[in-house]
Amino acid sequence: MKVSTRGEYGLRAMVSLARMYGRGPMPLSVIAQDSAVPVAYLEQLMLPLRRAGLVVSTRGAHGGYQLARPPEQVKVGEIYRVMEGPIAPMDCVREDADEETCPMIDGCATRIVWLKLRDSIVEVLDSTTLADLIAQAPRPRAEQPA
Amino acid sequence: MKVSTRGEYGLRAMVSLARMYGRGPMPLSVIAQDSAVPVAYLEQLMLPLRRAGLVVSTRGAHGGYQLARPPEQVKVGEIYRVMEGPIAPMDCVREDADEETCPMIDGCATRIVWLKLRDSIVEVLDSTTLADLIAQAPRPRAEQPA
DNA sequence: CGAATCCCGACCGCTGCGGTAAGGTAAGAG
DNA sequence: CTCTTACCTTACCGCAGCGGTCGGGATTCG
Repeated sequence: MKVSTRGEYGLRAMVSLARMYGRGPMPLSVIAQDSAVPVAYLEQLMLPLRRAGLVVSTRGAHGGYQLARPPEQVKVGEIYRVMEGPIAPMDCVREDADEETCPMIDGCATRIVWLKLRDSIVEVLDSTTLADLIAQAPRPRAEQPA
Repeated sequence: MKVSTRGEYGLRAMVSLARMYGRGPMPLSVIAQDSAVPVAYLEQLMLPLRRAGLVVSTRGAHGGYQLARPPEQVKVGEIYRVMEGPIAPMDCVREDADEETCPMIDGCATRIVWLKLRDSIVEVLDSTTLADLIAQAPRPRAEQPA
């Protein structure tokens, strides 16, 4: 029950983009440095985020990435699903699949708790936006004013 | 963010034992059949459960395993922690470790959501007992009466 | 043109999951 | 007392997926 670095790094990168929102496209190298993710790896992570329409990319010189929507309109759950797949602590309680993915005996007494768990996770992730995170962050990067 | 089969099978086995509670020790073979877990693998899973004091074993002929406590007093969270380790969707929000396991830059804006997530998971798992599961189970095994 | 930058697929070591195998040890049956 | 049952323990092993790296191609700005 760990979130992989895909989810961790993906969210960090999106938080970076949220802080820079409105300043035009930011190159990978800048995002990588700000979010402390290896640039070569981050490049891979941006691909699914772009395909999912969460970020838009600009190619060529002075290109880069930026959020497709303002930070208030991007739920953490969206990013999570793109990076980690459908939210499900167990296959038999997948979000997408139908109810009866559980061909189990024993009346699936255990399924009850996995369902509650999934709903609980969904609630947390979908009720938080990028704007919430940058607003509540303890220190917004401790940058010296010029 | 998947629960491994250790957690899944471990909980299933404990539910089986909860149903048989009060009938004395049940041999591995019976538990394995009832919970649909390979007996050789289940044997490995019982070891940590015994060491954690959740089950007691009786050796020799007519031996087996039984719950150490009545099902109402066994929280799913206890079983989970034994099988899967401390509850933490991310290392920086481990239950055991101190607050400052997060030597991260960017003020850890993301940590907020992982903390909320962890607390939410803990709440679900610790507020459910084995007795709850067998009480709410859709069908208690569909056994024909003799 | 050429430099910056995104785009994309191939590759690769490592860890941990999921499970098997085999032998050792304790305790009750007869 | 010995045989059988059943738990106890360690060792092993294939495999998938994580966590990256590398190299080359396409696109746009100056």
